[in-house]
Amino acid sequence: MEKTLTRKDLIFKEAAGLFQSQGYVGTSMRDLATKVGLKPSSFYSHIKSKHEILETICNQSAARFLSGLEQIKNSIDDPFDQWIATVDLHISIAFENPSAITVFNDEWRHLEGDSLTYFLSQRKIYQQGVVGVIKSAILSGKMRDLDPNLVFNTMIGATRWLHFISSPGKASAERIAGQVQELLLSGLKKES
Amino acid sequence: MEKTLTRKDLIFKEAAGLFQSQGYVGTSMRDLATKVGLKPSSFYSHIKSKHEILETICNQSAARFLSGLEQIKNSIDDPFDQWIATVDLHISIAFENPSAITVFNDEWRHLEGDSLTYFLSQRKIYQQGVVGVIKSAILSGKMRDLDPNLVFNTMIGATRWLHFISSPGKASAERIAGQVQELLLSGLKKES
DNA sequence: TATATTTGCGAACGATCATTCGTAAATATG
DNA sequence: CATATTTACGAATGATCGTTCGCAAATATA
Repeated sequence: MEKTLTRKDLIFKEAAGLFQSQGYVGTSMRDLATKVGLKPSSFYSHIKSKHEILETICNQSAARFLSGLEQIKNSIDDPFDQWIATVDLHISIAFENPSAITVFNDEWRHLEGDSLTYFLSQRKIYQQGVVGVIKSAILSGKMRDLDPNLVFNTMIGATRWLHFISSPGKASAERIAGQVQELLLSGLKKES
Repeated sequence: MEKTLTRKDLIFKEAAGLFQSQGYVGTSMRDLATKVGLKPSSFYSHIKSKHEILETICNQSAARFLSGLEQIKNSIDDPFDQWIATVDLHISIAFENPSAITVFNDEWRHLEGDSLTYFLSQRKIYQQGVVGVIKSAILSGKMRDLDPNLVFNTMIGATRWLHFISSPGKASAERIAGQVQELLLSGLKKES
């Protein structure tokens, strides 16, 4: 048994926060050192490079989305309900892990070589998974017949600003989640 | 009469493209010099600093949104139709000026001091303007009663991925625009 | 043509970047 | 307690950053 948060994990956590507010390139190892309470040179007993930090955070985020989707597929049968749960997944990840969301959305572009290739493959797998859910929901007759990739991207974008909300109370978070779901499901037009 | 594109404008244009793909911090003056066909030191006959480039691009984008909104308010009476036109505004800006969109959405965070203050004030004015449209549309009874700022942010996000589409044909762009509008207006649920 | 202004460039500046290395303190292991 | 391993640090390295400066070429002005 160890401390639940190893120093390595602390580095990743603080880095995610800094990458969110300043961007990967805009965050220096000195910034991170100050945040963690170490000198810059001390990092290299724990990690290999700055790139490794970005890589780890990106992969953790990708895994979070993929495992969430797997769980949805395993526990819910109706494809339209799977879709609703997927939107909820994005909303709750945005609230529970805001900095990782930003890195997952934006900062992965600074990955290079194999890290980039792997991340993009994971991302593609995830998108194809969600698109599969959307296609099934359309076939089931419960979802409007729109381009599945367009639906995917629009949903991603529509839930993408939530992580800006600093720390919503639980009630507030649920109210927001409910309204976003309603907007995506029923649209803005009254009495359609 | 001069050339329609001054060297200064060319610098801003190429910079916007680089800022989009590499980020502001990730783009060096040497990168930009290569793109424009100058040596790094030659920039400073035309511009004051790298910051000035970002500032100019951000302000141009803000002005583009604000003037678009003004025109909508002046030419359309019904608030719900104003809302639809606003969404169209975002979609068409995303297609017509993709790199400026990214800078407007993401890179403004690297502004500093007065530039940042001014940009945020312009952005706030714009948001308040659109929120006003939304409130009126709700009052008119044609729009569902959701939190106006939530509607604003969700729309911003939902149209935020469009600039990734490299160069859609006009037909394709209109098809995409139509589907995004339909999704936002009528939602995903069939027979609501 | 003579002169003034704009534009471009090579070289260099100080600052900051991620990272390495030798070494010392701290900690774990026997 | 003695030894081995992990962790932290100060100093330095080479690279790259935005920017400045003096000077030449190009261009506009007269």
